[in-house]
Amino acid sequence: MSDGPRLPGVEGEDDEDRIVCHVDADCFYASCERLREPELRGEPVVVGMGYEAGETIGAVATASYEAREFGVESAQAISTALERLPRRGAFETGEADGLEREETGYYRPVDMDYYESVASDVREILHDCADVVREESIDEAYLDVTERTAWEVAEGFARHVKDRIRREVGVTVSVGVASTMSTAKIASDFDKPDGLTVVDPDGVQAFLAPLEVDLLHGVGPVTARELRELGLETAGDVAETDPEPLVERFGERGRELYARARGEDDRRVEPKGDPKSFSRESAFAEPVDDPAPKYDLIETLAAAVADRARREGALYRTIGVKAVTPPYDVNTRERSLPGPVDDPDLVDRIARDLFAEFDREPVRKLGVRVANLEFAAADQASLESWEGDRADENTDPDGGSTPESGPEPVHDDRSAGQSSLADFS
DNA sequence: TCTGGGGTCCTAGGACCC
DNA sequence: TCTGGGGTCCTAGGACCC
Repeated sequence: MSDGPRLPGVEGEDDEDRIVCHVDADCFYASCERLREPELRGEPVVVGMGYEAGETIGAVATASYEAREFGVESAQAISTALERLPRRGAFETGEADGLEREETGYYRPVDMDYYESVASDVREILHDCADVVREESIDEAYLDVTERTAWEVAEGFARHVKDRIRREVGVTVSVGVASTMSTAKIASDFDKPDGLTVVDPDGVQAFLAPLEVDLLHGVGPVTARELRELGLETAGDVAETDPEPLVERFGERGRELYARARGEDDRRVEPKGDPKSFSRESAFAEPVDDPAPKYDLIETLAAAVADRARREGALYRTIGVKAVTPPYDVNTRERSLPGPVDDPDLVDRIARDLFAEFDREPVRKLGVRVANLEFAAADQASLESWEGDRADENTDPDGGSTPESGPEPVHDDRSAGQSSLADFS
């Protein structure tokens, strides 16, 4: 089987030997709420964003498994969730008669600061259990545990990680263990919640083959439908098909899809790098025509984004806006500057300017974004990022000559200072 | 599914350069 | 000047993920 050209010496060939854990917290936000409000245990819990208590605009961020029984799902409109699972409060005040207690649930607003604090406790344990940790999101991480365990005892190792998190933090996680990131990810999902699935290297094909295509990472509703139209229902179908039509239809993603379906994945677990963009967005309760409130919102969002970038020590070279118009058309506009800046007023001015073409259209949602980020090395905040991790990423025996090819010395001329604003008002 | 917020990556066309 | 080829950057949109 001669698939794509293999780059000489870039990636190690000993991938079979990796042992990767994917750790995924179960309905994390809901678990956090239960941590500080134990009465919620065993009850349906819905955590939602973007709504004030009593209002119904917004969406479900996380639903506990009990709430899912009622058809509440994440990303669902709060109004839909409330239809399927009324508030417990409505039962207690007798507002909704004929309602059984068991048919109601608890609703809580998102409290990221709190979830972040719980997540950092989990992270501490993960770093204690692995040499390399990639924190994929607030509730999800990959661990390279090759040096910490062996296939024969991998299950016990993973159980130990789970137990520690449960005992020391009080939330449950699901863990998948496999020789690649992509299979480990699928494995952690296989037996949720509180799951543990080990796919040893010999069992990869057999494990993946029966899974429906949309369980593959990177396959959403659109791709799944197209794959089905091609007669490909399961990962096994994809694994056995001729990859060329996939590549023609889906480009690079097609090639990746084919590889993933076969359990092939070259990626090593590496810590995540710096972010690529920051954005803030906000929806109106209903489409707005009047320009004034839109510009007010742009101003608020621009200030928030600029503030975030400054706090993170990032300069940005691109400023963009997003305007969602009915029915649900997403329009984006962006402008790049000659050089990186940290300039809140400029974010505001450019955002307004880019938005102007939509200011008389009905708008349901607005966003402001900065991208092309550069993290100034001189900043005190960035020191710590060089201490952690990265301890030895070249286990490559013949790599030897450049042991510490650290960051580019950031002395590219144009990154040195703020560019003049004269050229783009 | 009548739709929240914060991200990532890929694609495709056009501008521009050599 | 009817017109090659390669590379990079910019912009807009789309799909996807949590």
